[in-house]
This record gives sequence, C-alpha cells and structure tokens, in this order.
Amino acid sequence: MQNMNIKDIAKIAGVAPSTVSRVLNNRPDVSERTRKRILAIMEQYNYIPNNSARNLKMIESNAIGVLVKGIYNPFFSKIIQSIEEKIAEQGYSMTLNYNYDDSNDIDTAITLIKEKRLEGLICLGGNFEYIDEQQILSLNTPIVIASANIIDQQNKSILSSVTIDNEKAAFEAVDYLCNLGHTKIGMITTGESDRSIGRLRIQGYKKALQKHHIKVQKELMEIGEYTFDSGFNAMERLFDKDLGMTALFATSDIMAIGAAKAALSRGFIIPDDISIVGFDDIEYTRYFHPSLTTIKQPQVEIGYNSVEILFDILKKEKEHRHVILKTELVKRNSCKQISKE
Amino acid sequence: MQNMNIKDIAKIAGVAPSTVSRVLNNRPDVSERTRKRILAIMEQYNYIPNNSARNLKMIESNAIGVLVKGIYNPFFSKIIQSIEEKIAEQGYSMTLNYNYDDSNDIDTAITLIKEKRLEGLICLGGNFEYIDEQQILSLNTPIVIASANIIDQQNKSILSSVTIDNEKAAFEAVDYLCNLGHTKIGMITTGESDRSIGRLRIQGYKKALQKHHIKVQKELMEIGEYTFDSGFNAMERLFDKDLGMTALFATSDIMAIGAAKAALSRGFIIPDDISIVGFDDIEYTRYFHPSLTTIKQPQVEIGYNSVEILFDILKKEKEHRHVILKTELVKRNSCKQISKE
DNA sequence: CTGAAAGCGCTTACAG
DNA sequence: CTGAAAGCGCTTACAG
Repeated sequence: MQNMNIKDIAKIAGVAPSTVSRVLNNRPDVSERTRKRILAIMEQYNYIPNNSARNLKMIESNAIGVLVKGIYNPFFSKIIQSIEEKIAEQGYSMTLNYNYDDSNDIDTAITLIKEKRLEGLICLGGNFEYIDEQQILSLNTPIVIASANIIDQQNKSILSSVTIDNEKAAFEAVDYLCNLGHTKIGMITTGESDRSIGRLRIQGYKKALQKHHIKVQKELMEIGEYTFDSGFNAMERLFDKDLGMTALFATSDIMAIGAAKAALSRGFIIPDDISIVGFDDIEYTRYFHPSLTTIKQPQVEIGYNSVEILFDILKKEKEHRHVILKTELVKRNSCKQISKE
Repeated sequence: MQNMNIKDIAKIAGVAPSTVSRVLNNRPDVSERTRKRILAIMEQYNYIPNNSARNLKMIESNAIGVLVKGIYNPFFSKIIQSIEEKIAEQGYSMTLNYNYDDSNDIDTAITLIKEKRLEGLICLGGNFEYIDEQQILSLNTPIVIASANIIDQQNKSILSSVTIDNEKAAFEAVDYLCNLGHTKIGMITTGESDRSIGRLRIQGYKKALQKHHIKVQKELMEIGEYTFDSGFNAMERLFDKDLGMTALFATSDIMAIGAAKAALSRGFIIPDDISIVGFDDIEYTRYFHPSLTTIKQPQVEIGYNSVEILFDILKKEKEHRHVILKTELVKRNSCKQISKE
C-alpha cells in the first residue's frame, strides 16, 4: 500500500486511531496484547508516521535545533558530535541546519524555531551582535550562542552564550612567540565577518607585543577568511613585504595551514625559518607536518555546556547564563626559540 | 503576540485565511492591493508559516533530501554544495541529513522520505547492497545513490546511481607507481563497511601489480577506516613489518595523510624515501606538504549528475539510470621515480 | 479576485 | 484499557 496512515493501521488492527497513536508514543495505557498486535501490523506494512502531522499537533516537538554557520567546518564538527550525544541522553532529537555565509543569522534562527517548533536552539558561529530583543523574547524559546560574535553590552537575559576569552587566548599565543625571542610577528586574522571575535584577538596580539615592548606594525597584519587558500595568499603577501618576519599567528588553523604551506613552498623550514601558531586545534594540525602549535578551543566542552544551559533553562527554568571556557596553548613542532637580536 | 497563525493574519487584514495562504504561496490570483496589505501585516507581526502544517497539506513538498553517511566528511562537502546549487536552480529546497556510521542506510532513507514527504533523495555514501526492492518501489520516490556501495547484480530500474570506476581508478594509481619503478607497493584500504567499493579498489591494485609482473603480497595490505589516525596506524604497521616498501596507495586522502604523517614522523622524506598516492582529491591534499598525488573524484560532477538524474525522473518521467564518472590521476609532489632493481 | 468548507495525519483531553 | 471527537495550521478545489 502506497502510504499508510494511522487510520489504515487502526482499521487493519480493528482498533481506533487513538489506540494506534498510543502505541506510537509508547504510552503505558495500552494492553500488551493490543500493543503487540499493532506493532506487528506496523512492521508488516512498513508504517512510518508522518512527522509533519505529529509536529503540528504536539506542543512539544522534543527537538533541539543546531544552526551551524557555513557548511563544512572541521572545527564545528566535533562540537556538533558532542551536542548530539548530550541531546540524545535527554531523550530529545537534534535537527542540524546549516546557514550560509551571507544570510542573517538571527533571522534564520528565528525562522527555524518557528518553522520546526523547536524547543531550543544552539547556534554555532555566526553574528549575533545586532538583534531585536523583543523578537527573541516573544519566541519564548531558549537560544544558546556558541563560538559566535556577540556584543558585550547586550542584554544578558535574552540569550545564553558559550565562548572563550578570545583576547586572552590570542595574548597567550603571541606572548609565547615573544618569549621565544620573536619580535617580527605576523598576524593573519579574519575581517569584517567576524567583527567582535576578530577585534578581541587583535587586541590580544597587540597587548602581548606591548608587554614585550615591541611596536605594533600594521604591515605585519593581514586579513584572511576561513580557507586554506586565504591563509596561503595572506602569507604570500606578508613574505613579499620582506619585513624580516620570523613568526606568525593565524587566528584559525585552516589559515595557519595555508600559511604554513606558503612558507614550505618557498623552501622555508618550519620552525627553523619561521614559527607558526594557529587557533582552534582541529585534528588536521596534528597530521600536518610539522605538527602545528595552536590554541586549543575545548570543543567537547563547548558542546556539553551549550546543551547543559539549554536544558537548565528548559527543565529547571533557570535564567540565561554566559559561560567562558578556558583555552590552552598546545605546543607542537611549529615554533622555535630564536636568539634575541 | 506569541505565535501568529494564518487566521490571525487574516482577521487583522480583514480577509479570509485562504487569501492569506495565496499570498504566502505567491499565487497570481490576489489583487495587488490586498497582497501588499497582507504582506505588510505579516512583516509587522513577524509571521512565519508553520512548516509542518504546510507539509501536511501539500502533496508536493518541493523538497529533495540529501542523506550523507557519517558526519563531517570533507570529500562530501563539496558534492553537497554542488547539489544544493542545482536543486535551488529548480526552485526546490534541499534538506540535509546525516546518517550515523552504524545505522542501516536504506532504512534511514525510507524513513526520511516518508517523514518529510520528500520528492526525491540523494544518498551520499553508505551501503545499499541489500535492499528490499518492493519497499523502494512502493515509495514511488526516486532515489539516487552517489559514491556508495551498490551491488552490480542489483535491479537497475529501482534506483539510480552515480559512481566512478573504482577498479580502474585504483589500477591507474598503482600502475603509475609501478611505472615509476616501484615494486614494493603497500596499500591501505577500508574494510567491511565499504565492501563493494573496497573490493573493487583492491582488484585494481592487484591487476596493476599483475600487469607489471609483481607478486601480490598480502603483508603489504592493511585495513583502515576513514580517519587520519587509522591511516597513521596502518602505516606504522606496514613500516614495522620491514618489507622494503617504497610506495603506498591509500584509498582515501584522509588515510593517505595519516600515513604520510607516519612516514614523516619517522624521518622519512616523501617522495625520496617513500611515494604516496591518495584517493578523492580533497582540498587538504594540496595544502599538505609535500602536496599529495591522488586520484581525483569529480566532486562537482557527482553532485550535478545526481540532481540531473533526479529531476529527469521527477519531471520528464524518465527511467532510472546509472552514470559512471571519470576519475583522474592528479600528479603532485608525493611520488618519485626510483631505479628498478 | 475572494471566501467557506473540507481535509492532510496525527494527538489529546474527555468519556466510559 | 479503549473510542469518538475536536483541532493543530495550513492548502485546495469549488463557488461565486
């Protein structure tokens, strides 16, 4: 039969549709005999309930949405996995959605919640600096923003967030390079699309240089985006300026690898000729050769915390909160001490 | 207002719900005045239609599903992008779903189609060797299997497929290595999860060796899975056997990179000490150092062809077909001629 | 160009 | 433990 519905099953089983529905939802108030019979019939006819109809009726969709900025980002994939795991533990399902680079993140988030009747949403990446508070409030659905741009002055009770201390992380990376004796330290960072995060990391870079009494040189800073290619090209530009750069800090591993490839392609040796520190700690940094020193973002914890906050709000009716997770400098083989001049 | 519905909007606009619905669906039979007024009200109240209700009513969901095996696979991501693009061109929407490694692919596919009322489904990766033909037929929804395991003897009129000639591709890779003078050529391939594809690539490996009168040595073959780590470990095992291996063919770039890292970590130089050929041509291979020689799978074409077949069946009521796309050996810097002994 | 009515496939009180 | 009925928010013929 083409597409069975609950009525068809009920008819075959000789019961009312409501009884079939009870079986479908694992309700206890069905006799074992009836349940088994109905289950067998469903199996036999390969019956699969129509999700749309269910969602339409059910106030509780038991679904948590995850909205990911940009397709294919190895940094997010581990976070997503940890989110999925925790959501499943709570008996909820996760629906994963990707948001293209040029779309408005908060609008997409709101649409998603309404369309799919989500009970909560976690946003991975994206820009949430300018939001309509009333709009979010009227949704009455908790949203957790993770690893994304949010503005500091924002009303803290509207959204939750899970972030890292971007300024401090960047500071540590550059401070480390300074301590190794580097004074000409290049930086490849992301531009406009990443306003607040980018700004904070640049702050950290500058502060570390200041601590070591090194003048900030604008020419040592290049803008890239989240691709190998862009890291490669930015590094080429830096080399071409011939500034005597001995170290580089890139604000994503993907860009760091692109930059490292540019260096290696020119015949430079890493770390002998140039030291490189990345950001994120994606798996590839361990398999690139030489293995890349990087700032580790606690991906699993970012996922766990996001889900925890969501369910705290959902079940215990707690308030929104804002978690800042620790990063860690992971020293591998792309940095080297140089003699101070 | 909490969650507006079509009735609310209709009431405010002083029209019938059906008129609002017409505006929502861009039907031509609404006066411009009415349309504008309703649009303005929707905007003002931030109305977003409930997808579930729409899907429930509409026979045509205008949605094509893409079911991807395993989360986060850089090889698939480019295919997905090309699929999205083509689907959008047809005025359809794409819904992306990930299928975990241990779940039954065809069951998931069927469930997805029924639940979401999909008009077509493209499966990327996965195992479709054993399927219930009646079940698929009764769905009456075209399915295209791309880059996945399908069995040769299968009824060709049930499903479409887009694949490559796995045996020939592997043959070319190994033939190339043989022509460079290598005789001790290791292979790292995927195991059970990938039965038919894996088998074909092993065939290709063996045939190339035979062509060059090289005996197949079982000890030179290792099983891995689709991770850096597994490639790394398999390579370690090969090295530990001390078989005088001078070249390696890995059936995925991810494993090839893991293997390359193992070689570099031992102080070997690629390609001087060992030549490596990967498979897929993911972006990583260009940014690894040295850049990896690999078998390019035409990712964009795989995507385009899958969508094309789907719409041919959907709109022109054509039959299922089976496309085999060409691969290409992309020579980069991980292979070297050695003197024949 | 617009409206009233039926119905998509489910779930959920309410009765019994 | 089971059934009849109402309704979730939409769309779609059918009238007019």
